[in-house]
Amino acid sequence: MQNRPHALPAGDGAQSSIAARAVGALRREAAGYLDGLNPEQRRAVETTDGPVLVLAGAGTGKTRVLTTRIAHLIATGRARPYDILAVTFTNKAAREMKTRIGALIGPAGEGMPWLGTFHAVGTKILRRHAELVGLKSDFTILGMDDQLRLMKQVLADQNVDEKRWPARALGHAIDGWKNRGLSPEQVPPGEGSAFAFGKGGALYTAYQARLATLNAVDFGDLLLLCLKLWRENPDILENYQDRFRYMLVDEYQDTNVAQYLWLRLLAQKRKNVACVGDDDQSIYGWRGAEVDNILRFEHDFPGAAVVRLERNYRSTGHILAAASGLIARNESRLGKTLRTEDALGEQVTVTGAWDSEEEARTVAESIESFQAKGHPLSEIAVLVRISAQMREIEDRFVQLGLPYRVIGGPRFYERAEIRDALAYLRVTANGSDDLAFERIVNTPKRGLGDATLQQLHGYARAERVPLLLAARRLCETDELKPRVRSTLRALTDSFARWARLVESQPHSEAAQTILEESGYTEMWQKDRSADAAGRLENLKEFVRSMEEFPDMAAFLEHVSLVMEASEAEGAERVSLMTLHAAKGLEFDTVFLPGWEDGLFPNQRALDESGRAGLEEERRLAHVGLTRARKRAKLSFAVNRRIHGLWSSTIPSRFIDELPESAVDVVEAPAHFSAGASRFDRNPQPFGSSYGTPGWQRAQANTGGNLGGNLGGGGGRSAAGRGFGASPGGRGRAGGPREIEGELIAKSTGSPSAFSAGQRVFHTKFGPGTVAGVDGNKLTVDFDKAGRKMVLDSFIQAG
DNA sequence: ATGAGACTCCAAAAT
DNA sequence: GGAGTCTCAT
Repeated sequence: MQNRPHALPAGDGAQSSIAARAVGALRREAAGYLDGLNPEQRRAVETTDGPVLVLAGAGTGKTRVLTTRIAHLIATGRARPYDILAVTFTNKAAREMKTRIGALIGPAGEGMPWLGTFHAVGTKILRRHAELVGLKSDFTILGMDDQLRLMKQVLADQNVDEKRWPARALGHAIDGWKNRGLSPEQVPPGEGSAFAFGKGGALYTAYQARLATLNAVDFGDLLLLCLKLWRENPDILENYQDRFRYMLVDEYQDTNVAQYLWLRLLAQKRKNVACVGDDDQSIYGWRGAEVDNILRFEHDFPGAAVVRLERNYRSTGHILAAASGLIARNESRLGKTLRTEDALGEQVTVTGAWDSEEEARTVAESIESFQAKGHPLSEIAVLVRISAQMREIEDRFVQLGLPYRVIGGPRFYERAEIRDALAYLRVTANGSDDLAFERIVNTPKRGLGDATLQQLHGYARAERVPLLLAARRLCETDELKPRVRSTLRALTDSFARWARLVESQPHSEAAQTILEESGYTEMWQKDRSADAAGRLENLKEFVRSMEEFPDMAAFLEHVSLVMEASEAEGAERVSLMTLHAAKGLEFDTVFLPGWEDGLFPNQRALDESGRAGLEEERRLAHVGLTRARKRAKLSFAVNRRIHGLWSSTIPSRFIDELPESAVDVVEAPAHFSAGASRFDRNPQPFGSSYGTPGWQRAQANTGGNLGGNLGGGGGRSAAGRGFGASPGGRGRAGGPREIEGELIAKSTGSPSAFSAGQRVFHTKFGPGTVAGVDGNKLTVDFDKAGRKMVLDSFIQAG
């Protein structure tokens, strides 16, 4: 079975000597890129045939191995670019691989048609064989929002109380099944009936039926339908098995069962599959990822070569020691020991704060002092466990005028204005896209409300036609009120006109026209709310980005799979993101706030998955620490707002799991005015939380006593700061934060373009009036947010 | 049909 | 603290 035709062109006797020499030269030159690899990396690259598992610890050159391996396969003539299947999880990773391969072997690496995310590759395959799985090749890929709306409809159809069984939960269940590669018939009966009094399975079936009538798929289907296609059509499967002579998988520890099955089907025949991953960085279990996939690799692919990459090129000794010591507590792991030849560097610092506001302040201020010492902001990141932690930190950044960017926030295509714009284009391109139609019939408001929509639905269902067509036909009858009829007719006529427009005009111009004629752009222009300006910007960017695609169809395809915010790169900004979003990134200095039990490790992870959950949280901590090249700064607060209420917290158990020698317990810098405002909202005395062995050591180091000074306040005593003080014991002091902001924030001295009394607009706080000017720092009375101190660069004239 | 204001339940992570 | 929903008045 293992015949490998023409592995090396140079060995082909029929070739002329000139060609042979040229190939030889190519190989000699190409082989140069092997030089910089360490022995393990080299083995990972050169073990080309048969199954290979590369266990690549954090910072050990994983991407380098992957790209070099591809270059190697091509340069040695084992494969041509289109013979190689390389799958990643994110578009970013795919893009990076493409560029790096290009850099290695030049234009030869271009056009690797099968390098992409699982979903992109799946889509490509499905488009070719759509009929075989009951679709038309122009099927639409639904985003989360469409999916949710579909679920709601299904729930309503089946008379399920949406209060008790929310659409989200159904979505979760169905996603879960799809992640495990289960079609509706394959769902274990017990599980299927767990949802909505036994209706779970039926709902899944109904949902799939709805998708089918809409000629649509969701993300899960992109993989699931490939499985179906291959299982039912062995000839097609074999075709792909032959086509993909070599396969590479990035982040193998994140594959779910469906992806595993997908890969196994493809790899079955040739078994040239190289999986690269790190079991210690598996942090997507909740999304269906199976660490087992990587733990079981050698079992699944007997005779697999296993290569461990343990030499870390990123972090200093102390950071690596901290991360290694922590992860060593996990039981389910293959086991690697990262080592570095770097200096020990700075110890990992641990700092306690009285509450989350103080923690945020400390983080922001120490970033500011790093900046003052000449550290570029782009080399500083703040990594949080949950996105709800971001708000307080952002507030602080805004007040200090520290430029920051949030990474992995709401994706560009998930924003309302982009989804609306897309919906217009989707209906224009495909009049049977009911979900898109529904989304925008009454956006902007046209007076086509629920009642009208019900009517449309009724007709559409009875006549089995799409909503747009139903609308058109209903306008011919007198079933509609005159007013409704004329608006509806105007809308359907517009869509007909726009469809012609797309044919006759460059698609981005057509899109621009559609957004204007529909009144959509105008809707935001009229909107006086804080974020309208930003939304118009996004729309502009949206239209602009279309130019990069040959036609509307190509654009819509791209957009349904990827579409990320295109932010100006390289700007001098602090990065703020969740730990999950941080995977794959690195920074000189990394702040890790919120190391408190319950938050991190997250209580829900513990409740739902027990020890496995704890281990995943620990891996997350390990990921966080290993993002840092030179400095890692942990912190925790003993009081934190959760759901708007203050509660006491205790330091994360992970803190005590760090090796003592790698850690330095640091006091938070002293403050003048800590802001009395926080005490009056603190209903819980400290005594309500349990003591932790974890904290005692750190506390001893700060010279505090049990339950007493938690080291956050520097100069102030615990008692003086209201430890155990009764709620509301102190009056609310008006605006100490602003005073503080003034003390801390530096003015550049350059004169501001704004003057007192002027109306201005802030992207976060909305409209306001300038109360005072100090260089480039303004004091502004915001209409909604009150008086704040902000940098004028965040402000526009209003 | 629409908008304002009250009310509920919530936030874990994302292709 | 905030998004989404609900209710009521216009």
